[in-house]
Amino acid sequence: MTVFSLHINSDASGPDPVQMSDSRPSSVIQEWVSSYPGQAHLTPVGPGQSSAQLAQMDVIPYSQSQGMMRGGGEDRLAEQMMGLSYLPYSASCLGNASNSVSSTHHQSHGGSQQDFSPFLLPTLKAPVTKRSISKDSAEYRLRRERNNIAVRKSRDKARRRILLTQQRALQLQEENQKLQLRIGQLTQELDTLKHILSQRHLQGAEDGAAGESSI
Amino acid sequence: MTVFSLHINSDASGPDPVQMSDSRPSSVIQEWVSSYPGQAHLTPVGPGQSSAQLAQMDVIPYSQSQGMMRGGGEDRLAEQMMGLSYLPYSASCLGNASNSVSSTHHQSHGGSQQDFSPFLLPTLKAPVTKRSISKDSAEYRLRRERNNIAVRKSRDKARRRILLTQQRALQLQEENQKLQLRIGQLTQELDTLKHILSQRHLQGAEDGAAGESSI
DNA sequence: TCGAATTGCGCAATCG
DNA sequence: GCGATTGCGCAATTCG
Repeated sequence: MTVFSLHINSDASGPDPVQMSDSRPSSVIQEWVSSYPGQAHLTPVGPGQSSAQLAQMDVIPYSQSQGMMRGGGEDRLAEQMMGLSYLPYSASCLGNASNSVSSTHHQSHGGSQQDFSPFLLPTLKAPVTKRSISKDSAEYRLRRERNNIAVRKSRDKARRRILLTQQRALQLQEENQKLQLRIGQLTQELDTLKHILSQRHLQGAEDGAAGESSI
Repeated sequence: MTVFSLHINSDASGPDPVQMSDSRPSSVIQEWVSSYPGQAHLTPVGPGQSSAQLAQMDVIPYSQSQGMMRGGGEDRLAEQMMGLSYLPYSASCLGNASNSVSSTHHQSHGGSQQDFSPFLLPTLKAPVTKRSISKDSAEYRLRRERNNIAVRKSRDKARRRILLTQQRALQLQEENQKLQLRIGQLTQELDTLKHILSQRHLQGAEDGAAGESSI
């Protein structure tokens, strides 16, 4: 046997100013966009200056934003929804379907998840009994190996995607700073011109008044 | 052998543009910043309008941006550096240390990684031999369970972090659009004023010339 | 229906 | 020593 003591420990545990002119296609974003096979929009901002490509998509995969789950985790849905995922499993709702794989389990170091499978769930125990696939069969190994490769590939992709998103965020942030600065400059310039113009206007009014009085 | 068919589907489709015109403290970013324990800079943009908090950090964890690796993966470093990670392992460099755990491996559905462990690596075989920890020992299970909880917690955290980064990128993107628009407006207004001013200037020059000639 | 792609999970090695 | 990370393989599911 084995003892399971479930603990519930919840310890808390540059460059220069601006000067604009920079309006390239934004290398990082290019990659970022291409990293999303789903959709991909490189909508030109409009007539004026182009800039951070508006890629209207994100927060896509992850199976509808963390909705259901499938593998081992059984019914922690409610928890997932909330903020307290982790924490020991209920220790009672471990489906552990173990699709009737005959298996001579000649494993050596790999996992050995939980275990108590022969017990629990007297109901719907071996309802499906998918083709009992021997874990020794060459086919099984072939499938496993292929899946392992796919998994590595998928995770690699995910990592790159995450990295790109981070870089993109950083880039957008920088661009934002520049734009803010630019706005500041324009605003100031505008204020100056408005002031000048108001002065001229007053001047013109005085001149006009003088002219009228001289008639 | 296994065949790798890499698909490159890049269809498109996208939501609608944007509109709005706000410039709040950016709720998402607030969270995003707090999700990075490392540093956290909420540098106020300056005198003018505040906006996207400049959080100078990102692309941090992930062990120095995918540097070394530790667990099972042996020496696929070169590959990691390049773009072709996945692909079947050399099938020969599988350390499979299997820390001399006695274990009666009473697993049932859990993993059973690879297997061929007794073979390979005649060198540095049992150099360390850490305290042979029985996989049955209560202590072992205790450690495992605690680690499992930590793992779930950590992954949950990572997921939230990723989500926040995505939302942050999206938000920055929207803000960028608005700023671009604002710049367009200011620029146009400025052009108008400049034009008016140049007209006045000409007018003034003519008046001046007329005045002189009348003397 | 099948194979690749995702994703949650537990394990083990490390890191901090 | 202990929790936090992270790569890995497994199995269940989803996707195309």
